[in-house]
Amino acid sequence: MQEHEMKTTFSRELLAWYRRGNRDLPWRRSQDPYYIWVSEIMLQQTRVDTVIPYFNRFVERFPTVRDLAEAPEADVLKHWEGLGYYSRARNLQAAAQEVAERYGGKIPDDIEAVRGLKGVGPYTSGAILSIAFGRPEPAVDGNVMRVLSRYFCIDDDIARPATRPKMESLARELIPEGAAGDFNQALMELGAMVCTPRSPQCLICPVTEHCAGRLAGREEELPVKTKAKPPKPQHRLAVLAERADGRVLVRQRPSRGLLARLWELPHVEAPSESIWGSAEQGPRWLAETLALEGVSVSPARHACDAEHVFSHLHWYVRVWGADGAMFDPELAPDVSAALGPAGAAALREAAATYAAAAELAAAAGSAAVRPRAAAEEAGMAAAPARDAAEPVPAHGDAAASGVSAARASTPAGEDALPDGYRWIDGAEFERLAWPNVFRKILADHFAGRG
DNA sequence: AAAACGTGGTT
DNA sequence: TAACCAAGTTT
Repeated sequence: MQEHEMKTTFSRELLAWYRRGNRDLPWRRSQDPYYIWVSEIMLQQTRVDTVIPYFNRFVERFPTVRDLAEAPEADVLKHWEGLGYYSRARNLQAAAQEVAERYGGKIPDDIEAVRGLKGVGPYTSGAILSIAFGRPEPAVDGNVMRVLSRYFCIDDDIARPATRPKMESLARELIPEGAAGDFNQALMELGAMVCTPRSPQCLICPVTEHCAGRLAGREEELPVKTKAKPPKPQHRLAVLAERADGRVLVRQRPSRGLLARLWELPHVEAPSESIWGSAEQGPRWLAETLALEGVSVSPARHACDAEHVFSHLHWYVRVWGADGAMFDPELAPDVSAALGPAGAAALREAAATYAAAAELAAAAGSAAVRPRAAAEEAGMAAAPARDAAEPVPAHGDAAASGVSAARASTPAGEDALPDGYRWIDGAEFERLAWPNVFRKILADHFAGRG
């Protein structure tokens, strides 16, 4: 069979299969480009079944581009809570604002303009253009690369970025005249329902007859894909500080990086697993490190442990209970102001180095763990780098500038807290957006208190 | 090119 | 059970 015939046969049979019957999905009931767009962003690295309820809630609350553009960011994040990859939500809203301002609230029928929107890459632009506007653009995702690898028996490693352009060229050639949207969805539908990663259902596959991978007996070993690195373990110490009135001390994460702008319990990374696990050194490290941010707490009792796996990190979280907490600028001299975000990064580095010494000291039964000393050493050596990706003391915009106005002007006490910190009750807990790991811990806490 | 970036389902 | 993986994008 000629190559050209192989391709046209594949496209014709796959499209016919899709049109004979496909899944009834919420975003397939509309032709509104905005709905297509929202669904495609949610579907990035996320299963259809997970997305459906989020999509329905989201478009009910934000029915148009303008509704999304004008909404408070916290509201958008709350509707994304639990879906993961939260930069998608913030990029989507930023892009909605751009569409509202530059394109009069209408998603442009223009590949360059769509591709230029935040959060829209080669896959998503192709999906929007083909599904919403019928443009003959490829939409190559993991499903498509798997299907094409098998059908055309392609050995290229689909984990390599260089493979994508090749797949896009091939996918572009396959698009049947006037049927780009359906064909692209057919390719993905086949990958999701039939040509699955493991145990592909070749017996019910509409294009099994000329599938080169199957004919070569290689359907199980294709596509070639290098394995991802396992998540890096991190040991973290959190404090569950509770006031007499039942409110709990929480804080908002920085604007960038992991779980940006979500809420969490105050916590720090332990410099070593053994310090993390030590009933003496763990709470001490926690208290002294939080003191660098001006938060004075006394972790008194082991509350619970939690484990959470991200794509690239494996968190082991030990939660310590405490009674109340104070903001004490004297406790946190100007260490954080003087160090700034760069110092925060340096502090982490110093802490890691310091850990080795601390381990030896602990083994020798002497010397306490002292983050303050590590911080001051770091401060001496710290170069004025611009941003600290992950917080130790870098919280909120004031902290990002290196000096906290609140820290400088607010008197010490229970009502005054560093930027980004807040005392919340069960009702406020429900209104804020949390990453899963802390949502579970706090849900248990507030449920347990009745 | 490679790492960062979440969560839940499947085998 | 521990990998593996999902309608990827950004840096």
